[in-house]
Amino acid sequence: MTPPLLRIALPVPLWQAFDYLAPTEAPMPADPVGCRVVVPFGRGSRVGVVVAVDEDGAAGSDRDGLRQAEAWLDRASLYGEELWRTLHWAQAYWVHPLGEVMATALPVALRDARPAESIAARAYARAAPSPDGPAPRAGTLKARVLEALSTPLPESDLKDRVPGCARVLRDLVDAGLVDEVPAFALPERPAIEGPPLNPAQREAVDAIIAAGGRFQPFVLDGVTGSGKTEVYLAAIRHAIAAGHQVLVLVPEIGLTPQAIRRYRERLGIPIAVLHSGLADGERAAAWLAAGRGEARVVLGTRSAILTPLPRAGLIVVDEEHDASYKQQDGFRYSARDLAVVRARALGVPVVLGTATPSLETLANVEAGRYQRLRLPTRAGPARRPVIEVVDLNRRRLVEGLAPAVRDAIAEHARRGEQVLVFRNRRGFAPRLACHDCGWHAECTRCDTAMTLHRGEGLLRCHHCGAARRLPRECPSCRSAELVAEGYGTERLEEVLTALLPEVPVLRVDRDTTRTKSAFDALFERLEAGGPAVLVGTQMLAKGHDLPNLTLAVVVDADAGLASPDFRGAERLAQLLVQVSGRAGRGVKPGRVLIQTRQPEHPLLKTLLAEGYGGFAREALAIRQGHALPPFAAWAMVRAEAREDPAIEAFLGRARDTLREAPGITVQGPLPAQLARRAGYRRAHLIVEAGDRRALNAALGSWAPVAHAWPEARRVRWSLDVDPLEVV
DNA sequence: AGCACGCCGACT
DNA sequence: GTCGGCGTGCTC
Repeated sequence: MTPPLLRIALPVPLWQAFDYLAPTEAPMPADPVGCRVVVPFGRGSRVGVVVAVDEDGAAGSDRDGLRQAEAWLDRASLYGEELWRTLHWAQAYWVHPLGEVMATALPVALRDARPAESIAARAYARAAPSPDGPAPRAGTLKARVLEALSTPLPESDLKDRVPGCARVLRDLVDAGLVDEVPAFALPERPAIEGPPLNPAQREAVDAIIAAGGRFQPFVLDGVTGSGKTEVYLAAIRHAIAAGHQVLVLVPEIGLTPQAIRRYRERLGIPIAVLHSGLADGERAAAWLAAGRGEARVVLGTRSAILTPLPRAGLIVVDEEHDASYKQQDGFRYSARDLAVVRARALGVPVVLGTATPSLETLANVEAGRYQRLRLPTRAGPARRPVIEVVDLNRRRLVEGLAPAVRDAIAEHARRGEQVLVFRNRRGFAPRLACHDCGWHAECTRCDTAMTLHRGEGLLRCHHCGAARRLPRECPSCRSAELVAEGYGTERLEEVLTALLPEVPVLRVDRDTTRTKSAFDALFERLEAGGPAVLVGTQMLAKGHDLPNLTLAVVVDADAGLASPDFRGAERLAQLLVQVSGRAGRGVKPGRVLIQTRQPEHPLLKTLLAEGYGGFAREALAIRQGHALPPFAAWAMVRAEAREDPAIEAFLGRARDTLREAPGITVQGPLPAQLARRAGYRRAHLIVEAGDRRALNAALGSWAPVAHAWPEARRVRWSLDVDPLEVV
């Protein structure tokens, strides 16, 4: 008897599956499709996933020279039927090799030849009854562990609360003071009641509940501070009470300890949190627990959408417009879009929440595919902030700030309130120039100016990470007069410290908050109130609720207004609204000042006069008029190489072949915005189709062929379907 | 992607 | 005379 033949997807960027003879050591699982197997590949071995089985070779397949798979890792598919089907859809939609898609969905620990049974999530609880004996001295690590375990905790939480407790924990377990229990089987705690829902929130919750058991996308369109999370929580409680699983996606920076705590306390059941700080084993344990239906609430960032959910009842995507939902390398999927596809496959409602819906989502609302639920007012006492545009033309700026803006910052801070100063550039100054000859410092490997980091005494390239010492004199004319041009967060911090010596000025950017814990500690301090000026980048724009913050300043709106990307306006409008949403979330009214040299810019005028909704309506009409996404389907073919001719050869051939596909137009090759990065030249094609299916079909049959071209081997190339940035 | 093989420059 | 550069080709 010959062993059955297995078609296996391997985690390699190859547009093909590989055939093997099934292992003979162990019996084949009843349904091997979706099971992991170890196979010899090249001179080593890999873990692949079975995508098809040919029991008796009836297909006339040629078995000569086939190698035999080494071992089964699973007795049943880890993916589950729905996720398996959805991943096939996803590989065809985002046009990526199936083996890599299947591997991306698995948690890292399961991409190796580890049996799933060897992975278990642990939790800890105080032993009951507690053995006699002297209690550990107060303040010791042991005492702190016992104190933290006043309620049972998953291992990862305990380690967050009592850092460095691993050793002590083992001792406590050995001494019988602490019990190890399986996570997700922890006892339920009474859920803490939230504030009563206002009528708009109630109506939204009722609509979501009414859709229970069938597919329906909702857009929860709520101004910042309107209490979207309360709507999620009420809908989630309803779903879990009915015995269903719920998946909640949040943007990368939204998964703070405060946010996690809120879900834990308000739901009263163990939550599987999937974040980047987790150990591989813990992550895999949470993923597997979800796949068995044990973890009832899964909370995580982008990749959490790739979790199996056999008992799903609801999917929530918070801040659906957030760019971090799109993966920017490898398998370039959009977790938000995949959430809708999965909800359809699972037959459950999906809630896309945001104060600033993406134009893609709005187009779906207009087309009647998504149902809009509005939360028009801020919950509680807070009112909309007053937004003013500050014209920088013909004003004498002092250190990058208009006098009126300086005065306002000082006034609010001296009243004991908090001020947010937003500037999307870290470092001291974006340029270092010679006053005498006009030279300025450029990166040797990228087409860009280097940023001055004065505190470190360095010039840094924000694109490739290169750093070099600050020159004392101009390398071109030897003049000693080198001037810092423009303002980054580091410089604004210095300027504002000088302006307000008596008020703490805190900088929040990647340079000051390298660790997540530093960031969280800072926000806990700010939540307590007290005057402060916060200077920072994007990191400051969203999520945090600071009731004593009454003034938000946008230092430079012009960079965003000048964006060459067709999505630039949308991004800037979302950013301005999100930054504005930080101001006036408590009892005191909020004020927002936007500095610009283009106060008459239509985007700003519309945004101020009609709010985000008005802006979005206009922007959507423009997109429609120009047949831009979401009214056309776009993809990009990107390529980079040391030399231009290699890129030209590949993209030229790519353009010529793609143009032959029906319904497809191609622009390019176009040089990338940053035409040289880290020593590589970069360019791309824009592939357009009026019909989404034409695009997928054209790219799907093109990519495997292009992969085999000799031109393709001389470049690094990638496909990006529904790209967020097209420059 | 890895990982071989393979044919030309600066080192013990 | 060798170590090693990365071009080219293959992986059931």
